[in-house]
Amino acid sequence: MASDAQPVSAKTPVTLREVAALAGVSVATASKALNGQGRMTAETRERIRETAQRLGFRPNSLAQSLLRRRSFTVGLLTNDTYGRFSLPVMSGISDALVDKGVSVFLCNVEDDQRLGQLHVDAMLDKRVDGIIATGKRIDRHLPVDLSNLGVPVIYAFTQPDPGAIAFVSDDAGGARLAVEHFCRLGRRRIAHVSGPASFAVVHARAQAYRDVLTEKGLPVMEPLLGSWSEAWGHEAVKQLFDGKLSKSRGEKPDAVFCGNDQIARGVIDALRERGLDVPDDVGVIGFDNWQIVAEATRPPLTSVDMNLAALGREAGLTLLSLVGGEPAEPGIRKLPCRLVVRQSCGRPPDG
Amino acid sequence: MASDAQPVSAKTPVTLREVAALAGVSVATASKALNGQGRMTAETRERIRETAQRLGFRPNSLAQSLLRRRSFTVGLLTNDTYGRFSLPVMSGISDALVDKGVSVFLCNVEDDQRLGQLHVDAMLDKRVDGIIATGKRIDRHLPVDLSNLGVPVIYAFTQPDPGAIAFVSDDAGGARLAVEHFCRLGRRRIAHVSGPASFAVVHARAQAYRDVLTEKGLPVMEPLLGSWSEAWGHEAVKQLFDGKLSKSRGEKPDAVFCGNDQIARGVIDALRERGLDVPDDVGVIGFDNWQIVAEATRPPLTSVDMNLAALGREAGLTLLSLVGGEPAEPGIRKLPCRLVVRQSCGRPPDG
DNA sequence: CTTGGTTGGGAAAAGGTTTTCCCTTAGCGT
DNA sequence: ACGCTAAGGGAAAACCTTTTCCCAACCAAG
Repeated sequence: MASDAQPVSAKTPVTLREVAALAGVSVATASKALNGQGRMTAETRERIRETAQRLGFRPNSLAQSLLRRRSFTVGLLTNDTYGRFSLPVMSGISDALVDKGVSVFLCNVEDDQRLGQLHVDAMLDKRVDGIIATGKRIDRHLPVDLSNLGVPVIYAFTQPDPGAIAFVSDDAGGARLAVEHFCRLGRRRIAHVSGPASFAVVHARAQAYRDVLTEKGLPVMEPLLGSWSEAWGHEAVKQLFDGKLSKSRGEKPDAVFCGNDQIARGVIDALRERGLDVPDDVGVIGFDNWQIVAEATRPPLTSVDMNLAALGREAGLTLLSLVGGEPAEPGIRKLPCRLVVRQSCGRPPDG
Repeated sequence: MASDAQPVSAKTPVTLREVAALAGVSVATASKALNGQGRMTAETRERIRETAQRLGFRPNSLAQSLLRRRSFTVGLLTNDTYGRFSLPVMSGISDALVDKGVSVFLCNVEDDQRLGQLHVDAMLDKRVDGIIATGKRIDRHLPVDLSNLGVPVIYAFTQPDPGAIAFVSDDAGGARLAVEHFCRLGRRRIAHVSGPASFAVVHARAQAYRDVLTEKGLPVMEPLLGSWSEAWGHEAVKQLFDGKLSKSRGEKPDAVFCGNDQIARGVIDALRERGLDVPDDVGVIGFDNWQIVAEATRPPLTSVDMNLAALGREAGLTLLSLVGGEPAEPGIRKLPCRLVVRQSCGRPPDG
């Protein structure tokens, strides 16, 4: 009498019709019994439930979707093959949705128009309830037009169409976090080394950097823009500590706020090579909190985390509410970053 | 007469019934016209086609799936949140399948039983045609039981159930590639620094390392096992070049084959710090070909690439043939690695 | 003029579930 | 005994497409 026995894994799925037949009722009654609808004796309901359980009945989602015009499926478009940024976003989305019974189609479109159209068509054919677009850059479009597809669209960490809903990280806020942290620790000459000027985030972060220093009455050094690489971190240290930049002012930086963790890694290595101690002589903060890099630097790197998984969760939940018919304001929502403190900044002067 | 006009993007998808009505035929005829089935005048067929085109008709996949008992959908299970290994596999799978009209459900199960079951149930309910399991380690199971689910299952880069079909990288072959490359370049004292002994691949690669050296009649140094980190790379260099290990033999290594790129990075940095030139004094080869690391080392790192995207493609195509009813031998298929040559090994002695 | 074949197209079932509406029966009051 | 209500359950339509089978009309041959 193993009522909790594993239902035998059917080679061919068992249908409601079979359950109904075995329980001696019609499919209509069976359906109502299992969904808690309709009126029937508690006894009948229980018998049907038990039969379904015993047979391992699971309703065919396709049939349900067809009827309800709702597939409990969303499409996730990304062009980030490498996935450093979109993967956390994606797993945040997936986690938020799986609990609601919603599955996610993974659509990697690279930067290929044809591939993008292919995926969008496939998703639409499969009647996804909505689409989330994500990418590797906040300021670049995916190679597809998602406007007026007939399903709700949410943008996460990628450039939205005008009038759409988008979630992005608050880069300016993140930069403030970093610079203010330096200020609290008593650093006075804070430099900023970042990526290429072609990235919107570079300007957002640089402006926040300037703003904070101005507010605090500290000297603003012109941000050094280069590439997102370690090599540029090395080079930037050379410019900061050799060049006329510092000569003319007579003082060297005691802190460097870097545009990403790779630059920070290069900066830290370059500083050590010239005999400067991190954090005693110079504090360093990175951006992205790319764990594997941040923890491999010596000392481990304090870095700004964009909370991408949380961003993905928000995006997923918002899409769901849109699918549910609830209205939502179009616009760009900036989600706060957080500072992950490790050992590259030192402690406050006194403690 | 814009015959190539964009079909107006319908808020509510247009059905075959509407196409048929507008073309003045029955749905049966309309269906046959669009699918190239049945008999009718070329004129009728064309009229229907044109009507469908004009209305932007796209068949409802859910209805098709219900009828055909085939959803053109597969589930992709992974426990690799960070995605360094599974992301290439995943995008290989996705690329291989999108051209066949098959979409992929992304299911991130972490190492959580409950989450795994949730995803598997959802996939089964949605009548996936098959499942691909992938992970971050070849020698670890996902936290779910995929045996006898009623749909074909393929394992890619994760530990398979017995009797299943699996694709994994040929780690031994990859290691041979690296060591033989060193031999060809005239290196004589080749060391091996790898990860923890708890990883199966560590042993596979170490054994291949020993085999090649034995074949060539070169001295075999006992592999140094540690962690997968840069720090361990540093430490290993200390052991190799300071310890009694080398003292007792009187000679230092002129090549180091590393178990992954992070170790290699640590080794290269440590060598440079002790004034040894890479590649002139010591050649270094890594494993994984993690581009962002391999290209950030100075000099850029030669590394073994596991061809994970290709592995994903193979897995996807094999799953499809299984779904199509073609038989396939159970067992583990090892796919070859390839050596990506950069500058950390130098050139052959003479050219 | 009948027979047989061909051609163009339609009716209906199938796939699995949900939901609306209806029917039967029992219980109750008078 | 009659009428009414409520309870328990079923029939059928709906979702959308594909496919099998069938019908009507037309033509040619006998």
